Amino acid sequence: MSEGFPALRPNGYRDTWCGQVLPDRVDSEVRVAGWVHRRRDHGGLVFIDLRDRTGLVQLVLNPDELGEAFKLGHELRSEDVLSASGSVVKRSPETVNQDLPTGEVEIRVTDAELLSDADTPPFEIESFSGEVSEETRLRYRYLDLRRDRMREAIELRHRVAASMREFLSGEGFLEIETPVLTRSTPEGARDFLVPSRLQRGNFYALPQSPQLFKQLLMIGGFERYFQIARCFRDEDLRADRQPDFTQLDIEMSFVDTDDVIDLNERLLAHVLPVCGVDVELPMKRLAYDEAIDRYGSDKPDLRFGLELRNLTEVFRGSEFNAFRAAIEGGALVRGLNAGKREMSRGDLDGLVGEATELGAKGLVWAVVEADGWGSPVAKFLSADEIKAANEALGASEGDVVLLVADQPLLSAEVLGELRRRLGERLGLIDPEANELVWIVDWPLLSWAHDEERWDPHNHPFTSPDGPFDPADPGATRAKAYDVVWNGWEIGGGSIRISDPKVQREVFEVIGIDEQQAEERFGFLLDALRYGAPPHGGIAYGLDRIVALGYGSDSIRDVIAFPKTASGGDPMTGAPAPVDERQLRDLGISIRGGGGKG
RNA sequence: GGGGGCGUAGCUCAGUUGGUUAGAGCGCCGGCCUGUCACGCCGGAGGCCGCGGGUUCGAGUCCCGUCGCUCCCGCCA
Repeated sequence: MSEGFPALRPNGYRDTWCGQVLPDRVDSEVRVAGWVHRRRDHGGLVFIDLRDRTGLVQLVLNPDELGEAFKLGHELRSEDVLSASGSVVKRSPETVNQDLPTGEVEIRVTDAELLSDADTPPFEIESFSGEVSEETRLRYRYLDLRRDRMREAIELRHRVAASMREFLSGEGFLEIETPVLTRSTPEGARDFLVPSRLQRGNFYALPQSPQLFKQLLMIGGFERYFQIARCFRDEDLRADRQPDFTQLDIEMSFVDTDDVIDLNERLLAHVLPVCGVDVELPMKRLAYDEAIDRYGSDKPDLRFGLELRNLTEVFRGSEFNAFRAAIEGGALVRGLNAGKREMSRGDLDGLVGEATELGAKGLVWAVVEADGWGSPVAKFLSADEIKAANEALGASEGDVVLLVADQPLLSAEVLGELRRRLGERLGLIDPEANELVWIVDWPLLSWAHDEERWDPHNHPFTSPDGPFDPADPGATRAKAYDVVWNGWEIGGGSIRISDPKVQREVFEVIGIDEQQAEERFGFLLDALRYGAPPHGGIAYGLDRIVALGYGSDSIRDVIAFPKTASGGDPMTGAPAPVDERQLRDLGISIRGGGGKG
């Protein structure tokens, strides 16, 4: 671990990393510095585990060597900062610590200086009596970061980012920064706004992504751009969502879908081994429609089966009114075979509750028996239907099957979410497994039911695949692609529209009229007229990649200073009220008091 | 905005049917200890039971409200 660290320039604090005090240093004099990790005070002899970023080394403080200075040994406490020098000696065989890389040696201290006297920390840095609550960890994040688990996560994050830069630089990409104070970008999320003092009443928006700027960089002739970019979205948080987060943003010119995919497969094959994950090339590809039909998700976890089946034809015209009527109303009946499971009536009814919470009108469960189904609705179903359903689901006696009849997308998504949960609960996921897949052939537009209009499925600069037919917008596919890793969307991108005529058509269909388009994206439409190369790219969620690579459930574990679920930082107290005067300068007044007291 | 879980010592938690003085482990403080390494032994301190209100003779425990953390839905690629 410590071999990767450069030799230190000796100074008054130290000349050697703690982790480098290995047997090859025996008989040499060293000076080390770090934090008092643990103290074992034997009265006449004090042992200190001294910790720096490279690891631990044992110091031995002996009155025979130290004389008057020995009393420091009794006064040292956890997390005091210490500089100590002495000779490296081999430990006698019975005192070797096998658990420590430096455990064969120790430093006989001849001189020690307390550099900083630490208060008792609010929690033990490496605790053996339970996990410290995340709120406490975040309030004292600088202490939390001293823990192995956090330090390793941040180190991994660095190595992942470094390997991205290394690969892309080698492929001729330039890292170019784009503004953080900019104007609203149309990614669909709510913007963070920054009021302008110089132009009172106007606002900057923080970028949700560098989307427009990277397209302009292509028009600017850079051809290959990337950036590890901070992005901002003012939406509710999740374990995998923070209001500010980091993307690896990539864009390239004179390319089509397969060019971008090829480059990115090689990128992933270069980067993921840093996390101990090997990528098999070429990666799998799954069309969006197939992902929905088979997994009920546009980010399917392929580490386990439990695939969905379409049973609509089995139940068309069924005596079972709930199915027949639904099908007549355009619904699909989808099913999944959960296999032979020990599930109680309560478990099964619980699934019904989950399905309705997810928005389905209901869920039919059945346990396959020799002569039919054990199910609350069995009496409404014919033997032929049950037989055909069993066949379609590959179900045999003892299997638990789940069926949902609902609108095509909803029935898939509800069953897909149940599939995901069952995969987790039933332990069907090999924790060592990794499944990467491209999701391709996305719809260009999707129908927003509540607003009764077409919305871009991705963003409005995504290129249609083939001629765009304004008369049948729903049928048009997009040149878009997502990368999904173990059920997490880690990246997504598209070929962009480089023809201003097509761009205007798309704006029109999604209800952005000429004037609005001019107002919001006029600069892009202008730029497209001055010789825009065909271009496209992708953006990855760096936080998600590192979290997955590190085996964390939450991206907070791989961000040095993350926000809590309510968007606050318990350490700094952000967000916080501001001075009346700051508001006055900005011409802003707060209605109804505001603040949090 | 909605739903679930949690909130008791510095940390992690226990606390029975509402009943006397709220406990444990770790940490902390003091003492002893020259081969420990999650050191050991002896002693000790430490509590607004998140906050506010209510029910009750009596509330950590029940009820209402509120705040914080967390997971999920909505939202968000």
